[in-house]
Amino acid sequence: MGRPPCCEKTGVKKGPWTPEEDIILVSYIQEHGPGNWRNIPTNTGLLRCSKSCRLRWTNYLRPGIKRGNFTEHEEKMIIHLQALLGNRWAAIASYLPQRTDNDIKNYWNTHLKKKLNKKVESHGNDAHDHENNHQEGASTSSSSSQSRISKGQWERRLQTDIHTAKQALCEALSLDTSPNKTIPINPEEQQQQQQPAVQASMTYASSAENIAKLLQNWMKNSPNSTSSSSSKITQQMSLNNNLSVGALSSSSPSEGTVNVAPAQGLDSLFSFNSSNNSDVSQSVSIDESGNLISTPENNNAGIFQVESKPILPDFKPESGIHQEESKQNLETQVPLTLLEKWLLDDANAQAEQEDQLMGIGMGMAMSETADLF
DNA sequence: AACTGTCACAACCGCCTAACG
DNA sequence: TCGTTAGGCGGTTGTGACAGT
Repeated sequence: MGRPPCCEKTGVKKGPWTPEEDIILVSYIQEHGPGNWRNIPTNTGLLRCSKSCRLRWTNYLRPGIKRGNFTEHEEKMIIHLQALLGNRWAAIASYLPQRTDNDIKNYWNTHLKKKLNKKVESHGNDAHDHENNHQEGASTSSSSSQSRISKGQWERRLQTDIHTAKQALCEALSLDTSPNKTIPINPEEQQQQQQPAVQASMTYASSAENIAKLLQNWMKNSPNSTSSSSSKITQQMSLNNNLSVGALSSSSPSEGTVNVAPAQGLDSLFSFNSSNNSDVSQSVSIDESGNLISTPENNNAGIFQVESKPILPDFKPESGIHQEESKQNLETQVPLTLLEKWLLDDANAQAEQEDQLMGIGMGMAMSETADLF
């Protein structure tokens, strides 16, 4: 007998989340903070499994998430980190604070794995070995080669592997090669360096942005259902004091309302006012390509307004993924932190050895992936 | 226009682990 | 110490969008 399911299977809704559900979930979490996932379905009336709520929040709704369009920088980091850590997506995601493990995992499976395979095949190498290496992580890449080489060779190889791993990690962690920049000791510090203090005040706005994107896509996809759903949203939001929704109607655009007609939908303006900590408010508009243009402004005349209440529980981005992944981070961060310190100490000496090491370590999948990209 | 194959990604499933009584 | 369970993680599936025929 397996473990009992996390929730009753009967009466639990499955499939894609609707904007209404998203808003209900976000407003609840805004009030109570993330956690206690089991209580969320009963307290909110959502017909969703607690797991589903947690997943929806961590992967799509929480603040600070960047979606789509992986940069070359991020690609490299993922490749390097995957080679080092294997398929430990949560650990990898902790080094890409704006990305979720699910997102990285999907991107790896759909893009990077194929890309690597193609490169490997074009290099005429044994694709099977590489597949195994990438499936099972860096530890396997060493052990698989161990079986084919003598002990003396293995010792040399091990040294090479260590140095190459260091090189790869160093590269992965310092892709922003600003000379004055030091490698942050942990992902949170890294994030703080990357994102200045203003972000704290933008956290809920950021979450609202995510909803806005979802809403926008949803409206584009199902214009017929928009008006009824919008009224539902308004009803739901008016029930909840934490989020106040302004006009959500199809009246004059000049009055700052959401245009629900398909032809006008792309001109829709969403404005989010985050009133906690600062007066920073953010106007989010969608251009004709469907991209969100985000500009700070004080204009409250508008639109689809999501106003957070002054006291926000635990809503910093780092309290999202990093807090939730604290266990994972403790597990992975400690050795990586040591590695990072090690790298810092050894950075200068390593630079002199790089050429030599990279030459020796060509047999490794990791160094090959580094070469390939 | 209709059909088929492929791709991308959101969501689910099941296992594992830590916390708690 | 043991049993239970919430939360977390990685693997897998389902499905809509798109391209090719």
